[in-house]
Amino acid sequence: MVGQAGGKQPTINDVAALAGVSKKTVSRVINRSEFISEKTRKAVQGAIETLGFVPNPQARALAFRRNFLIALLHDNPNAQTVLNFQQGVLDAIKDSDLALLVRPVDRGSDRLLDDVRTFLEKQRPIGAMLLPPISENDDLAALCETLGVRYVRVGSAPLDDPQHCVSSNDHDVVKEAVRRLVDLGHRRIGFVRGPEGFRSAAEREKGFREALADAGLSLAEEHYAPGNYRYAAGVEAGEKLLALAEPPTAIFCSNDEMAAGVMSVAHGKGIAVPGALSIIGFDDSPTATHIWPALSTVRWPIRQMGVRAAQLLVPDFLGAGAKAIDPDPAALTSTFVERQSVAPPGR
Amino acid sequence: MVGQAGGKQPTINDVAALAGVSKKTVSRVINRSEFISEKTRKAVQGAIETLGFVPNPQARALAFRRNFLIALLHDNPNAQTVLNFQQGVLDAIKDSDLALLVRPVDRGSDRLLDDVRTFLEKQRPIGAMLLPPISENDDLAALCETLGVRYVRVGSAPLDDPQHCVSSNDHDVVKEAVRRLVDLGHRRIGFVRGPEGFRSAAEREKGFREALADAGLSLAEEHYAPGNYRYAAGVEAGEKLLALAEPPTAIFCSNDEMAAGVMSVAHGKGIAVPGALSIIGFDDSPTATHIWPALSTVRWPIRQMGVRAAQLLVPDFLGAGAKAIDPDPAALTSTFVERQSVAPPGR
DNA sequence: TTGTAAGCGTTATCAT
DNA sequence: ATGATAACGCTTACAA
Repeated sequence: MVGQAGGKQPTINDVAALAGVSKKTVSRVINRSEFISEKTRKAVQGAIETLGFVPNPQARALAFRRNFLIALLHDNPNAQTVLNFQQGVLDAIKDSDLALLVRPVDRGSDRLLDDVRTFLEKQRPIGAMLLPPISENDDLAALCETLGVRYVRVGSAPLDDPQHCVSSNDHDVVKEAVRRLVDLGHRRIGFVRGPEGFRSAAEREKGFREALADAGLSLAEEHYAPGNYRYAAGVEAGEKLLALAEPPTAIFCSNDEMAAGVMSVAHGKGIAVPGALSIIGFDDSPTATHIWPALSTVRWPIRQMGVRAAQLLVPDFLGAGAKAIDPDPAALTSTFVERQSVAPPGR
Repeated sequence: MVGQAGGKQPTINDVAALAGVSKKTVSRVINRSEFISEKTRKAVQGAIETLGFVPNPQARALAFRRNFLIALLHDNPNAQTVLNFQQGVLDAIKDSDLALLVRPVDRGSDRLLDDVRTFLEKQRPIGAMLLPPISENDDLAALCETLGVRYVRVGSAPLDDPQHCVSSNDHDVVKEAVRRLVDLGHRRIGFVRGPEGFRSAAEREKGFREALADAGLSLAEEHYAPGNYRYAAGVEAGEKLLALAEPPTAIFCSNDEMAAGVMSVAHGKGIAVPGALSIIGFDDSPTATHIWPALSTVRWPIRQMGVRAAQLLVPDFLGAGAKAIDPDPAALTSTFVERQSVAPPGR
């Protein structure tokens, strides 16, 4: 309440003096100890409020040997994803004493593990969140375990025990999206893959192939294009697939950025979208709605996943409000979003 | 070097014992005190290395009354901008002991100041970086000053003393971009504005109007559209401007997202871009290259600005490497990037 | 140039 | 249920 501009912040000693108790008792109130009488708790609470006392996190960190921080470790090509996830985490920890430390890492570096180790040993966060693709690195998870840092891994499929993992259902939802193409009458459906070594890329491909198989179709070799989640790869894929004598009438791209690349090629060649070519992406990134025609895609509930990750990581630190957010598991499900880039074939 | 998995980390006492000096001497070495003989420094350094000693940041924070953190405060609608800036900051602090704390705030909240105050008092970062639009809030800067937290403000124009400010030259570069349209022969040039109350929006409008004035033109009332940096505003603006009896032959949009909206409307109406309509955006966001045709825009050196912000904020904490990055002021200049969305009028 | 003693603001231990 | 005292690991002030 007070917080004099220049003046000193009140300390636990001030509170103890005012409440007429020992500092340890104040500490107990702060840390919600059970062994304390309701009466003294009230007295201490009162003193805390009149003084406007806020426990010093640095001192607590020293005594606890742990900082009240959550670390977000990522090496993510998609800024929007990282920031949306951040936002979800922040939604969840808003009313807690936690803060968010961001740490981009280089998954290509051979010192990745050492870097992360040093970082965690120094900062000593309560826990760490691992975003894909580094979430797929088992050594990283083991390292957290070793260092006594809680962790949660975010992925396109279950990567770990349920309590260490927030995962989306990429496989199922891609299947649904492709089934929609089949239902519209498409038979020649192209596929643009994500990068090798990414679990998400593998999951999406699996869903794609299963949808085709379910419809009695299969992916023609010539309708397959490799990719790396970048726009340029989409352009390359588009140039390959749309130059065929019998080009696909629909193309599923493993993310929106590559879908935008394919769409550019279509525009350039005068191929009408969706009249002559349907396109589906994945991510529901800003790009999906910014391009024309608007892209059908898969919406990945990344912000909700951030909330869930925080709930999993630090349930004991969150306020009641944060615990209540998103009790619905359906909110964590990816969904297919149909927009103007999809239509029946050969219209 | 050591870092036994379960074992204790070595402390300053261990180093002192091994080196045969007092802990204060070790402290002096850590903190690069001048008053120390080369001989003992070497000895201490040796002990530090053989033990693999890393000073405990929590303890230092307590003693220093300051955390070795930089806070990034933002309320930014553009994820890419925030993340690119983050990246720049991280480039700069990579070899230092600093870490980056991210704090989104709500500029609409009437508790903004209190929230930030609480945050800064708790976390006690060395310094804070304010991204636009909250960087334009003088009270926030004053608050940092009061709390003894260094600060740097990032903006579209100088917002503060040079040592507290990293700014881009929005005004000049917009002028250049619009001049390019004039040079191509455009006379009816539309303008889509950014949100009221944003300095960047004002700067861009100023540059736009000056470019027209320099060419002896002026902005017709009907060629002006308000906006808010969102796609939907671009759509609205496009629908207004392109429905005119004499529509503009070129439209300058105050950011890429709105430019994408205008472009969608053009596509929908069958207006060829750039054949019948040239469009320019601002930001060089991913959207600029993902849409078709690729958008001419202004590239804002946001990552470099992150580096510069860090250099300004904590020069005394950066390694030699970080200080050397980007000595070229030209690297901090926004530039006009011409892509396919611009051509002579009425082709 | 180096060392000693006293914090920094909190929690842990072990009494009572 | 509460309190005295010693950590936690480092820095500052003041001596030497």
